[in-house]
Amino acid sequence: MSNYPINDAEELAALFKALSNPHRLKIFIGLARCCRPGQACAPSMRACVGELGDGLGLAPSTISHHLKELRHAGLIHMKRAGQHVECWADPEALARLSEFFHFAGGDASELAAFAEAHDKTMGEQR
Amino acid sequence: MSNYPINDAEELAALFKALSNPHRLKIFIGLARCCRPGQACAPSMRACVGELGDGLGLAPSTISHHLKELRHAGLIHMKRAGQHVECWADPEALARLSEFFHFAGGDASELAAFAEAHDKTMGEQR
DNA sequence: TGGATAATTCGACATGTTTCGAAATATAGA
DNA sequence: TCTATATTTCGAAACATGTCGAATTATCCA
Repeated sequence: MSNYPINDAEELAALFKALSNPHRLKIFIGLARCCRPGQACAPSMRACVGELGDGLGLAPSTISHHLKELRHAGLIHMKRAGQHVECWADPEALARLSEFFHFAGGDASELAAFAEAHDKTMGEQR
Repeated sequence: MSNYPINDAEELAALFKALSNPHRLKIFIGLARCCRPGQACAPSMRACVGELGDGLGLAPSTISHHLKELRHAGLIHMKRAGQHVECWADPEALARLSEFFHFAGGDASELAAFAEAHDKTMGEQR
């Protein structure tokens, strides 16, 4: 985290904005599930627009709108396959996001313990 | 990514929403910079509201509003210290976000190469 | 070619967000 | 207590977002 280039903030915020809607996030998680080394987002694993809408209770036009947002953010890709349109997560975008938070991983629990101990003695604002 | 509990989507989306505004993201990055094992968010490292506004060109009331959003999302903590209010990033929230994207890290480049090769031959939608 | 299915675009509406300035509150220090 | 400084709350204005249904476009298959 300490060396992350701060001028990327605008671009990064756009990624977060795309994931800030619960419906869009669910769509993205659904796509990202099959997008990993080994399964490798093979065409057979990709979801089409209609499938992504199932269980979300949204109109097709709304799903389409959300997919467009995810695509413009560079989080997913789409390609026509006959009557359907295949969707899959962009592994590079996933990697970028992973990298951003990487610095906070690992020993963060140590830090959390410190902060908690501090708050107990000092009293935290509500 | 494959085993991430999808019912957390609402909660997770709220975290992303808090980071989806460039100004808020910059504030958060500024705070997260000092929030890591070793430096450990010591009180002397924490920023106050006024400092966070410097360089952002926003009215104090706007900074205050953004900090409230970050606090409600659980991304930062605030505590009054005399005339000032100290702010620091929540290391647990950082860890949660890190964990979410962890599954995409590592061999994602392999996957990216696969996707690119596929798009070149099949033609991707614009 | 014509009908069926899948997806997108468009227009509209309700709701939410970002921002400010003014007023209110909190704290330190003379 | 009074004043200066820091921060928050409030109200308002401009703008963006999420959603739908209707109309349009794309593709397959008979």
